[in-house]
Amino acid sequence: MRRHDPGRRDRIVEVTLELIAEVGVAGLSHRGIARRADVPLGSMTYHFDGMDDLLRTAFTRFAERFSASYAAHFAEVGAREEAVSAIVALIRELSADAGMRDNIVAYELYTLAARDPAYREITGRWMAVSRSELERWFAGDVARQLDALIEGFALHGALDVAPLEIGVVESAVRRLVGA
Amino acid sequence: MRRHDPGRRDRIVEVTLELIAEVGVAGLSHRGIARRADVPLGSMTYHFDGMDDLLRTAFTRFAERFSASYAAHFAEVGAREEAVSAIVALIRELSADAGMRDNIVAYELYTLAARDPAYREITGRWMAVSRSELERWFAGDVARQLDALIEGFALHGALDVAPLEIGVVESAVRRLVGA
DNA sequence: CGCGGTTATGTACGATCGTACGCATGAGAG
DNA sequence: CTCTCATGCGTACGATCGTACATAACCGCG
Repeated sequence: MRRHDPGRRDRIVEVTLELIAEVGVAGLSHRGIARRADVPLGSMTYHFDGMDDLLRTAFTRFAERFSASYAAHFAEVGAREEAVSAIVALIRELSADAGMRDNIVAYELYTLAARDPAYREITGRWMAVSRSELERWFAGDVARQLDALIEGFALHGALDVAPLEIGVVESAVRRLVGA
Repeated sequence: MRRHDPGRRDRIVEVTLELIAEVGVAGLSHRGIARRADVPLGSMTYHFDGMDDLLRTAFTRFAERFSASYAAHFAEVGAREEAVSAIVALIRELSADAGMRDNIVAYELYTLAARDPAYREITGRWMAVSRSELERWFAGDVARQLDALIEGFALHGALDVAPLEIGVVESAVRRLVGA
């Protein structure tokens, strides 16, 4: 029996995110998470008040991490023209196969948020962050438009069978920013 | 015992879509669907080869229906300027509370599509239809850009806490179509 | 060193699940 | 009307689930 195990709670959250990407919220189980996290089953209900509590915690962490990576992506961007390139590059990354794992988790979150206002708080904060990031270079309205465009292209790039041409993306971004 | 019950298969599919909107794919069960559809449990595995087969059938129907309503929305649109208004109106409807039910089902589908290529076929066909509808007024590239913008605005309108201003939507559409 | 209280865990319970399969049923042929 | 066989259904099985709770392990205080 292992008593001293700091960060056990963290590990549970981390494994939950991994499993969401693999089997979805629908395929989760306390037992499956506990097994993968190498944690006794009893720990699940000890650290979290049921599955919903765990899910909210996990998705909150996911959103925070995603917001941070969003900020990092734009961290070294100086001029406005660089911002345009950064947006195009971001869309390419999001719609690429490598970014699919995060997309999966994000859509699972969207699904929950569409039904439950509690999760909409998470998505709301997330979107506020990405918008305020864009507002470093663009007016509020334009930032909102760009944010929607990024989301739309990322989704269609990931879920459409027709491949996304980067030139089409770039011209859309340029039209919105008015250049 | 009811033997003569044509359309039983259809009713199962319909109830499945209802329940997806209410409890999500995660909350589905053969028993729950059978109860609601007033159908014996045995019918479930008789008409469908397990849950996955049922889900694919249900989401295919959903996508076809949605495509049809998409086409109906643009059916009586004549000139290009009318198309712009129709797009703006569409975004407003999609992000309104009344449209949330369909959004929920759509996001459940996206979630599956992100993980499973079999469902990506459904989303792919769906997106192809909406794009070709837009191509009645706009060039292929612009249609693609508009399609992404519509999706992005609908999603952010539904999942963001900040309300969507219709003026911002309209100006984005106009910028993309170059007017 | 002993001991009380907190922290954490193993286990057992009742419910629910998907699925398989033997059998009832009723329509259509004769 | 009777027989037959494909169609459709009830039921039972094994597995898995979330959760509660008694109890074991540890830590710090006296």
